[in-house]
Amino acid sequence: MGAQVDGRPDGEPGVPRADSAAERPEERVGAAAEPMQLVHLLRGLTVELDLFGAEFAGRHGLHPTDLRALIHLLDAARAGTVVTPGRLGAALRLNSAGTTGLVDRLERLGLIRRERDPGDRRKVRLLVEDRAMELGQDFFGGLIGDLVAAMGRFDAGELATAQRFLQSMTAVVAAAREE
Amino acid sequence: MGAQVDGRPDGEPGVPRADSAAERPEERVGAAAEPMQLVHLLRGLTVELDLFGAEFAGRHGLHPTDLRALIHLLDAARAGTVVTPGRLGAALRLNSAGTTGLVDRLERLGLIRRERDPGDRRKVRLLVEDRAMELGQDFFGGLIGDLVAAMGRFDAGELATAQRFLQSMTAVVAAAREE
DNA sequence: CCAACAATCTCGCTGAGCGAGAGAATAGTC
DNA sequence: GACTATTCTCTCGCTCAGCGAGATTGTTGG
Repeated sequence: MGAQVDGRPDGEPGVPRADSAAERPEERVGAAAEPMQLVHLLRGLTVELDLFGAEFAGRHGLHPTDLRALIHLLDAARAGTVVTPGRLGAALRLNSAGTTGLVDRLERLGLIRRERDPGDRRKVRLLVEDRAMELGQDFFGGLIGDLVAAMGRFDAGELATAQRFLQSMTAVVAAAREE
Repeated sequence: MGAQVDGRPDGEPGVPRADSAAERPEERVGAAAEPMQLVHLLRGLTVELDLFGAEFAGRHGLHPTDLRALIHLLDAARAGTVVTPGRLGAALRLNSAGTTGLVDRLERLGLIRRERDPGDRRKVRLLVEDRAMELGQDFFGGLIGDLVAAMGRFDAGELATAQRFLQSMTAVVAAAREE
């Protein structure tokens, strides 16, 4: 689904193409990576990943928000950081009422457990249950295996380039969100 | 999902990683980009793009679904294909009731217009208003400009590699959704 | 001890999206 | 031609995620 992103007549970003070489498709056969094509590819990829997540969530009786929360919780668990409802809500851009609802839901599903923080008893720690780990494994496991396998068809230099590219794009999007 | 750019969502359950060595500006030579790092980069990028979209939507009184619908409609408009409520709903995975609600909303916002299909009078054509184009431009315009500018720091060969990489990853995710 | 602040939760509400099904138009069959 | 099946959209009633406002409980600094 979806390929084009801008509502314009023809793939013109709102900016003069600063890019020189990549613009002449006729030269360099096979290496004609149009910037706009790449933009659309990026978007297409995120759409696919989004849909993948949404479908997984639906299959397991979760809402998209629940899945995002699960991801956040698993990340934090691996990093060894403590997650409280406040932090979780901030990460997902929910207000406190919505966050309480979310946490209730996850607890009811047996994915997490609430535990009062002994140090500051206003706080609540969200502890991930094994069941959540398994769910995360189900979700990512297969896909990650496939992704990594597909990466095997690129050599080290190419992967390094891809990495730099993705880092660069991520930074741009993150920066754009700041304003 | 590491809402905050800092918070490095790191790692997947049960997958080993060996970070450190992952630092390498110039490619070639042994140092391979860690596949897992790339997986996380991909995920991080989609998270950023998602948040970017959600924040834009909120700022304009739209719901995430509305924005997705808008993108789909603009894509179709550019491609010259006709969009009906049925097609739109299928693309966004909404049932017919939800789709009607969505279309009502978009119409109320002045972004689209309903028009009976003269050929098959059961169908309704969704026509994009100029206002929607402008909104799309607002949304993507700046970001696309920034992305393209950032791509200017890569040479043609690198962009070609990035393109192949993204195509490959997209194919994997799309395939995973099939099962 | 008493404000001021912080973290979470409760209450009431709005509205997106669902299931079921009602119309309305078309396509196929006798 | 009527008769049934199918397709497309919309209506109705409902559930529940998430919001705003504020209550509750815990902490901290004067």
